[in-house]
Formats: sequence, C-alpha cells, structure tokens
Amino acid sequence: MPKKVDHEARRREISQALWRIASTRGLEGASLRDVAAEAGISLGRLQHYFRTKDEMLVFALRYIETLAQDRIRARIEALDGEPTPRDILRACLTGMLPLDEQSRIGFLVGVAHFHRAVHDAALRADVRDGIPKLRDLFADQLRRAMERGEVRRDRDADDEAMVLISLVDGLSTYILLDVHTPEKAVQLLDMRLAQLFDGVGAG
Amino acid sequence: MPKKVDHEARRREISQALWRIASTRGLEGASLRDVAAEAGISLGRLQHYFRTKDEMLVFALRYIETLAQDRIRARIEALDGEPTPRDILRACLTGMLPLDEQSRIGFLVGVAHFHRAVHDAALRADVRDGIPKLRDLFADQLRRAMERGEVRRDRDADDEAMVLISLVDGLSTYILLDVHTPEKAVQLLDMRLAQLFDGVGAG
DNA sequence: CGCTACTCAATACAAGCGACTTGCAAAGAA
DNA sequence: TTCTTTGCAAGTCGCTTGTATTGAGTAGCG
Repeated sequence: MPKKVDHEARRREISQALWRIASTRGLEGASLRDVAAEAGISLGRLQHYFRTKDEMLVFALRYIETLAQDRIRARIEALDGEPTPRDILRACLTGMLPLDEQSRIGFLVGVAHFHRAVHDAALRADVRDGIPKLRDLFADQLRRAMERGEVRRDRDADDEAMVLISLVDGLSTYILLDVHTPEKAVQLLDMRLAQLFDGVGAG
Repeated sequence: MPKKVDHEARRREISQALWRIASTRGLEGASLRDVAAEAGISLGRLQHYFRTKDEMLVFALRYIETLAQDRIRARIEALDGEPTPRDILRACLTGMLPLDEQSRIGFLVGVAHFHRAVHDAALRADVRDGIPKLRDLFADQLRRAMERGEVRRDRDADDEAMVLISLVDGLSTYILLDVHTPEKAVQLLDMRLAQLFDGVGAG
C-alpha cells in the first residue's frame, strides 16, 4: 500500500487557506492558483484533493458551518449551572455575530454562499432547511421562557424567533461594513432581548 | 459638432441591462460582453459610455439607489392626509423590502456592492455615511411618535431605529432565499412595529 | 525485487476576461 | 466643400481562469 494521507485533514487545510484569502480579497476573487499558493502547495496537489472548484467551495462552506455550530455549542455548554432560556438564546445569537476573525470569515463565506444561492435553487434548498430548524430551536427556548413567566404568553414564539434571526443577520452585515462596532451590535441585541424578556412589562 | 446623444440616458439603458442580468445570473457573472448583448449594443459602444467596468458598476449602483429613494419618497407622499410617524416609518421600511422585481434587483445589487465594500474602504465609506443618515431619519420619526405618546419615552430612538434597519436587512435576505414569503416578512415587520407603537403597553 | 496504488508536480489548453486601437460614418462648423 | 469632432463597430492584445493530461516519485505488499 502507498503512504497514507488523511484526505479530510488535507481538505481542511486547503479550506483554511481559502478562508484566509476570502477574508482579505473576497471569496469570488479566489482562484485555484491563489488558494494553492496560500496553502503553500502546488495547483496539482490542490486538484488532487478537490476535483473541481465547486467541490472545494462546498466543502469549505460545510466545514466552516460545522465550526460555527461547534463554537455555539461550546458557548452553551460553557454556561455554568442551569442556563436559563435567555442565557441560551443570548449565547446562540451572539455566537452568530461576526465578533472575532473566525466568525467574521464564517459570515463572509456565508454571504458568498448566499450570493450563489439566490440564483441556484439547489443551494437555496440547504438554507430553506437550515433556517427553520434554527428558528424552531429558538422558538422552543422562547416557549420555555413563557412557561417560566419570563416572556409574555401572547407572543408568537415562531415569529419572534424569526425576527431575532433576521435581526442578527442585519446587525452582522453592518458590523462588516463598519457602520457600527461589534460591541454596539451586541448592545442592540441585548436591548431587544431585554424587551422580550420582561414578563408582563413592555418590550 | 457631431450628432447629439444623451449620454446619461444611454448609461441608464445600459444599467438596466446590467440589472436584468444581475437578477437572473448574478452581478458577479456579468461580463461587459454579456451586458452589451443584453442591451442590444456592441461591446465597443458600451465601452464608449463606460470606460471601465468599475465605472459601469458604480453608475448602476448609484442609479438604482436613486430609483429606490424616489420610490420610497413617492410612497410617503402617497399617504393621504397627515401621515403619522408610524405610517411614514412603515412606508419607508416596507419600501426597503424586496417586494417586487425592481426592489428585488435593487437589493441584489446592494448585496453585490456590499460584497465589494467589505474589502474596499473607499466603497465602505459610502455606506458608513448613508446608513446613519437613514437611522437619524427614522429616529426623528420615533421621537415624534414619543411626543405624541405613541411610543414609550424610555426607548432609545437611535438604537430602535438601527434595530429596525437591521431587521429589514435580515428579513430581505430571507425573502431572497425563499425562507419566507414577502408577505410573511411584512407581517413580521408589522409585528415589530406594533410592539414599538403601543404607548405604555408591551412590545 | 517487482508490482501496484497512491501522491502530486508540471505543463498544456481552450475559453473568457477587460482594456485598448484602429477605422470609418455622421453631423455641425469653417 | 472641407475640416473637425463625436459616435460607434470590429478586431486584437495580454492575461487569467478552470480543467485536463502527462509523467515522475514513493511507499508498502507479495
């Protein structure tokens, strides 16, 4: 048998090179040669692990999605004691914001993916499945909070969850455009959460 | 003197061809030759009116921004009688959503612009000026509403305005990804407005 | 060793890109 | 008319792109 190489690990290394380029020059402007150079390998070797460019892009997207999910999951588990629904929601939502370099790149890759998905029904299907799942997760937390009397019971959990997701999306966009700082975005998110989580009061 | 041609009008025609391509295949994938073909003119003629591709893209963006502003202004003026702050806000915000083909394309062109602006400080400056201006406009309406007792006075007008803008941005994104319908987005926006505009109640 | 499977570099290639040059037609000005 | 300026088409340039191909190098097994 020949020398054994961890294909998956190689693909991850290449993906990381791709992200590094995407975070500075943009994802669209990343050619196979650029990525290979950034990864410090030859074009041929890159093509050995990704037969087409599309294959590389899709892999990189899935990989960064996985990392993002892990990051958020870690944030939740890092909450000490018995986290309240509000704690969990806040951890998830702030975890979705581009606060550090990795999540910044993650969001940019997501935007690039969005750009392709708008004109590609197959790619769009992924998003159509993913977002409602996320919304349901948030809605569950909101319903838990309602039972605990932390959120008014006449709220529509699904709708409020979707509003939160949309809000985070917009806040993220304006972080990347330097319209406001990451800290400001978190503050605005907290304001919204405070409005939601005040039982019978105003929101 | 040679025959007279309205340069501005020609540029607008070409811009419209660009949008038509952008709405189907995406803006990034629109080459000069594609745009020329879509506009029914030769490549040479297109280059006569736009010396570089960048010049064309910038013009097309500014043009569609102008149209969007006109559209929103018309919406406001179409409100009969003396429009309340809430009417005005709702007209602006729904005017920003990609509800018809034109505003859909407008949002897509905006996203493409965003994609370039993330990696270009000069382009980003435009956004950094534009959004706060919009936020101030909305904040003024919110303050008016506070004086009229329609919005709680302990709200932060600037922050609430920024949240509204971010929300619309996120809602727009998910319209284009078919996560929800335009109607659903409007409903979610109305829900948020109702929470804001209920005087001393909840929201 | 010899063999086979795997790794991967180098190069080639066709297609497409934006930018540029040339040339000519048309329309007032002289 | 002749001159000059503008409008525009056609062609071409150098370059980059994604992909395909070729062939050499290498590691482990029989």
